[in-house]
Amino acid sequence: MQIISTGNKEITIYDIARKLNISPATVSRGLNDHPAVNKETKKKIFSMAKEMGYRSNTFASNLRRQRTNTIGVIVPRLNSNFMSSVIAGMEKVANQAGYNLIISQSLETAKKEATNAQTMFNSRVDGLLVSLAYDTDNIDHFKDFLKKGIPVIFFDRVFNHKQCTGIVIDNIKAAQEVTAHLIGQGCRRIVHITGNLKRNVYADRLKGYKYALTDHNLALDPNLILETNLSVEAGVEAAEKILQMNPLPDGVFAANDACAVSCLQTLKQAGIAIPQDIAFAGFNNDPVSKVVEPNLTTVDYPGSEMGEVAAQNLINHLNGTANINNTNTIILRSELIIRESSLRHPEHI
Amino acid sequence: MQIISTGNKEITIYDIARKLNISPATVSRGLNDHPAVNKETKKKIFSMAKEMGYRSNTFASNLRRQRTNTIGVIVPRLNSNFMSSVIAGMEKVANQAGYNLIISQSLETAKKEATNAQTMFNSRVDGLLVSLAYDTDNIDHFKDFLKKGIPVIFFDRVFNHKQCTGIVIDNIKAAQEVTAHLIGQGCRRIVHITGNLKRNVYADRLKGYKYALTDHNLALDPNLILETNLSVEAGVEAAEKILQMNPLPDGVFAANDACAVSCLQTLKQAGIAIPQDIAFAGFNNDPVSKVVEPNLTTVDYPGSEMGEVAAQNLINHLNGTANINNTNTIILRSELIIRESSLRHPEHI
DNA sequence: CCTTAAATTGCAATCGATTGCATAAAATTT
DNA sequence: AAATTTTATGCAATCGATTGCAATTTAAGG
Repeated sequence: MQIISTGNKEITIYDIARKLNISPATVSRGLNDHPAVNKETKKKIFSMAKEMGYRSNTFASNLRRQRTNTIGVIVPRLNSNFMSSVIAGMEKVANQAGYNLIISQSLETAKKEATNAQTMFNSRVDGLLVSLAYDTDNIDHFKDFLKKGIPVIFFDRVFNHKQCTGIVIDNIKAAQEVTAHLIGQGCRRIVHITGNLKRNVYADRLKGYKYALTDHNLALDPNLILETNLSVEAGVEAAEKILQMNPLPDGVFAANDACAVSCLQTLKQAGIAIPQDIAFAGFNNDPVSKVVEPNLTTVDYPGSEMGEVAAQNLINHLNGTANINNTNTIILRSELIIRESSLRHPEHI
Repeated sequence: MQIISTGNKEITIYDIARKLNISPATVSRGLNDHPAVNKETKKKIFSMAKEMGYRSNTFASNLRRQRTNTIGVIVPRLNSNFMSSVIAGMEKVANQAGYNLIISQSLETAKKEATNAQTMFNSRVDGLLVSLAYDTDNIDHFKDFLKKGIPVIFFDRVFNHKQCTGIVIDNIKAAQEVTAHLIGQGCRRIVHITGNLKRNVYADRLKGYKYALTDHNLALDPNLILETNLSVEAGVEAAEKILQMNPLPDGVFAANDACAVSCLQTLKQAGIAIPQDIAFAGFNNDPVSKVVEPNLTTVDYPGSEMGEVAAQNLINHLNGTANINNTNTIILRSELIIRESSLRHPEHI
């Protein structure tokens, strides 16, 4: 009969080796499923490890291997349905592959993004997954990574750089569809509320908006394009500007839902009928889009999948299974979701 | 003139020691601001470290020190304003103290919570910050931590355990205030939509509801208490049940905003006037509470502060500055926010 | 039965920082 | 000036896993 101590001492491969009368080297190789270890020996090692409650010491391993099995994630904010799905997707893939995630928020500022990047660099993450802050206008703060060959993958809010892969949806096409839909509902003067045009997502959505106008032979009126920070407050301000317009526009397409909703509500309070006077569309399929009255037409895109793809590509690269340097951009599907805020002719759905 | 290599080799304390002609031991102590190192020597060490682009190797340090400077965080979901504020607060404190955060979502299931806890255990986090999943009914999955003396601090959704500190708001009092407010608005038959009563937050809010009834000499009608999972769908179902009630209730107090909002909207669609027929209140001050019409009365509570307090207490404990085993519960303030959904007599605010 | 190849296992150095103990140097006290 | 403190620094072991190379054992081939 064997008594296994439940004391505080951690079990190491040396302990296992001693019990089994073999060398620590073999134990190490056995636990890592090295081909040069006899199958029987492996079995013994595994069962003894289990019996003794062994857990690998990541630090010793990291120190020796010179890698951390840790992935850094920097996002603008966590407080959206989209972002939490992204993280969930990353977590799923990372956990399966034995990686940990270190997550931080830039709170939409380039400065904190840089600080966070530095922290992650010092923590020696094996790779970085980044969605850029609102006002980031260069990626110098990732130079340290690139110089060292540490992979940086952008998702959603990407930066075009030959050394960095980006994972996105086709924002141009999605915005083009939204705008075309509004036009199909009879809109002719459509306001577009956009964000910082440094960010691909907003620049592309603006492009899509313009292309759709062109497609339908509508003239582009620069006064109808409002560049804002897309906050709730910005939506209110946009509404005030819209109310000053003469003639009033007959459609609004905002680059995110939060802003669309506050704008919509402000206009509604001012007596504008939605969608009869002004039809509305947003972007992101945020939960509020289903609460506002009328419910908001929007674009849904796959957060969880985006997270999974980003993490999987990074991990494959780290494991040498695939090389992301060959991949510049990965595009995921998105979907237009039509709701009452844009439906002037319900029979035409 | 000195040429500093920008090559790929990491600088170690040995490199610094060699350049300065002192021992690595002194460099190590110098970098850690050890009192036994001469001030001048320290200066030299720091400036040389900077010049050479030294960054400490956490793994070597962790391996030797037997701690990770990493804190594990397990939350039900990240996708709420509240939770992302909590995380931001934790991050702020942790970064300042040189700790990293490993964050994971239980997605409201006890099973994933247990898996995550195991992963964190294997990653040897120095401590754990946890807000419990919806259906967790014991904390056996944290036993490993407690056995080893690794501190576990709960926040918001806590578990009463002598070895674990909890950080909460006074849910009883807050719910009591909400209910009293509804009563003050003339409500006499108030439905309370609650969640899993295993969770302190919901059990306490129910208590507060009951106490307020008692305070105002109102009888408790068990039929008015609906135990749900507080999801959006649950709100719709609750509304359907409410519509079956005879007589109709004249108030609804839901234990979270998401559920309150969907219930409110469903009732509204059924022709019920809010707040005239039924006054409404929720909990959490989620952004949707400001979007729904009428705006929802709710309880605001300080996410960022809760995160900061949780992290600070954990870190103080780890650093030996304070011992959380002496502290059982920390209570933060919360605030009733009155909006139109419960205001029958606007002049009485 | 001997030689060669293949399959296993072990030796020992290594990753980089930390720290108890010893030592050396400087300051202070008798 | 000698003895005692105080202040700084170094030595060397340690944390636990990994891995190139060597050694041993076993299997295969002649």
